[in-house]
Amino acid sequence: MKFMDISEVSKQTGIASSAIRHYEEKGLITSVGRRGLKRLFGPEVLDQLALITLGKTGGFSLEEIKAMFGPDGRPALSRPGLHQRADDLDRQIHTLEALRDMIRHVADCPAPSHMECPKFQQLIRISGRRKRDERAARHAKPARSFPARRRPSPS
Amino acid sequence: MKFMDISEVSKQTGIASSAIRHYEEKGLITSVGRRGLKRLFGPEVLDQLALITLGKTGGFSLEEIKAMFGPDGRPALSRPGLHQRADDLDRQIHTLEALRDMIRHVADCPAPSHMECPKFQQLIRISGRRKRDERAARHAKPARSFPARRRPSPS
DNA sequence: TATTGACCTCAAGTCGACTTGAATTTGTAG
DNA sequence: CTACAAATTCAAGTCGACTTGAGGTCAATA
Repeated sequence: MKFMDISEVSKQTGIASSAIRHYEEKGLITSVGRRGLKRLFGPEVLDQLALITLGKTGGFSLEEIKAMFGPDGRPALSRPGLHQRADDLDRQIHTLEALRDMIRHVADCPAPSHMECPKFQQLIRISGRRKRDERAARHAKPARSFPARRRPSPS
Repeated sequence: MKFMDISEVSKQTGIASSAIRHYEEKGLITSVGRRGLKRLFGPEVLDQLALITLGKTGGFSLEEIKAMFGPDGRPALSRPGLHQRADDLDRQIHTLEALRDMIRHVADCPAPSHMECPKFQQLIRISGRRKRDERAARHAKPARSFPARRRPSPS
């Protein structure tokens, strides 16, 4: 049993069949052939789907993910382009760390309103600073749109 | 000049006026009053908007953000609920670190297809492991939907 | 051989977060 | 006082990523 049908892939990955078809349509994955009408997938599709899921967690669109690691294994993005993405992620990671700290603070701080707490104010300032640095550093960037990220509904 | 009109807020934050109105409609912020028809905002709205932006970066929906730190300053979420959110963020951060490492690897690895590179394979395995742990740890979680996150278009 | 159930295609619908456009209402500069 | 730029409301539209539904196909089992 080297090849899997779509339901098997779905079971292994937790991704809905309709989504898997969608990814194929968009060129992020490829099926190795058909048995009758039914798609057959090789085992490599599992890694590819893991990669897609990962990319979506990072907030990348399917297009962007395809450009970074499409099914052909050849990134359509230049080396600097990829490093750029990695740098974006680094910044995003720092932002999330700040957010996490703020949430924990809100959970633990006894102040009646967190907005009145000096520590919280300070956390906001920090994240604000970071944001301004970004703007300054990137200086008139071309306005990439940054689409949806969802957690897969376990339907 | 203690109060700002919507365009001033928009300028300070980089958030479109229409979005600011949208946030008010959804109850994430409040204007302090009107001059004629025009909304007037106090300075605190800037921090609130920073918080909203931050939350969106974390992939939280407006509803979720409102529950964590609404304009009233009182989280509608229980303490464990908030820690839960923070834990989610921690996991997400680790995932993003893995993704960042993979992207950097793709950028630098000379292998013809990254899928053939053992190091890359290994990175996927790691992220896969992480994911499985999550599933195991949380055991039939109630399927939160996880809406859009966008980078603000500099319109 | 006849059913059956999994899979197929294609069009249309959904969801969140906004944006856009049309018609209307100002505060303020000239 | 009038004109105008800037806000306002409300309805409708957009975008990405899927999901859903109707109607059709086919390999394998009874």
